[in-house]
Amino acid sequence: MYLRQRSKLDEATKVPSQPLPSRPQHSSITKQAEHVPSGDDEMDPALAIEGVYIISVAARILEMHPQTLRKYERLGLINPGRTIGMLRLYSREDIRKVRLIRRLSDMGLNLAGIEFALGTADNLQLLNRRLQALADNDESREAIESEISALLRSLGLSFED
Amino acid sequence: MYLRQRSKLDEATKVPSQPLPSRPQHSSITKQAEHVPSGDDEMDPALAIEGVYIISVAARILEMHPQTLRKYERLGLINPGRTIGMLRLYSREDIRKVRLIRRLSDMGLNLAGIEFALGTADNLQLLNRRLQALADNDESREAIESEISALLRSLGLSFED
DNA sequence: ATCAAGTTGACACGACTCGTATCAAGTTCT
DNA sequence: AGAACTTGATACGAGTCGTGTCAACTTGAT
Repeated sequence: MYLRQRSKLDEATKVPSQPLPSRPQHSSITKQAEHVPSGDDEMDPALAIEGVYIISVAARILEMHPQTLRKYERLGLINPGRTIGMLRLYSREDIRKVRLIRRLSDMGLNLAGIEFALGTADNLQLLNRRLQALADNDESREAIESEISALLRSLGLSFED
Repeated sequence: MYLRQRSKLDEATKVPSQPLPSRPQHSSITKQAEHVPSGDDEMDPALAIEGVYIISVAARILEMHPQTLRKYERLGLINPGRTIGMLRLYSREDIRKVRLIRRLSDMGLNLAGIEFALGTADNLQLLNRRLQALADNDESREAIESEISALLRSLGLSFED
């Protein structure tokens, strides 16, 4: 359970170069349903409303260790909400972000590099929005815009799945 | 000598950048050995003419271990030229790039992350050039342009010292 | 109120990374 | 010739990161 050993990078492999063949995404999207608890999973339905999951559920969905998620939060990589009882609540956005983090991790980046990359993605997206805001709807604008999009995509950094 | 311990990451880096696309080749530098230090010069400093240095000299300039430089090359982070005798020749460009690498390393990025960031810097610079090429000299263009520059600067990713 | 399930933070372990050091053996420059 | 370089292999200490476990607390149902 929870085993997720980082593939070795070894100084011979051309690591972070190519997007690399994304490994088989755990297709078993555990009841992604917005309504988590059902059947034998009936524990605390109150905490799983509206696509928001407590850490144990999020960990199961992501197939990651809960401690790993807590560590990511402590390092500031993610920032899930809380219940009145201080229980972490992972939104779908949070889940997506963790998947992004994992992808970068699989590329060999350490957490410092991931924080770096995440910030870059944010900035690029902001730049893209700023460009759209200009609304000079020339073809030139579109050219740059698609350039940025391609850049984001090539990096596997877009938040969209 | 040569001591250079990595500072810890912890939540310290608040910088963003972006990755490299399909082409991970450390293309930028690759200064071919345009001038081989075939001995018509002084003795030892013969190899240091015109801002081109052999590894031992480069290592001394950078205050880094020669093995570290070789490792960086093996990983594809740098690509110094060679003499006809296969001796590495570090141009000023190379020196600058190594300094960049060290800066990123000091931020806590591992080598995979550094390769990632380097590729991002290249891409952003390319994007910037593309933008200039449009020559729509509106203020809008300049706005974006300075935006990108700021982005590069905020990342400490620009090659300029 | 009691109890099980789940949470919290803190600490520790194993595998991996990275800069450095050293070795042997071959090549190049002066 | 000899100094200085090249290569590749191996090793070590310190740091990183995912994971496992701990005691203490909260939550929800009995």
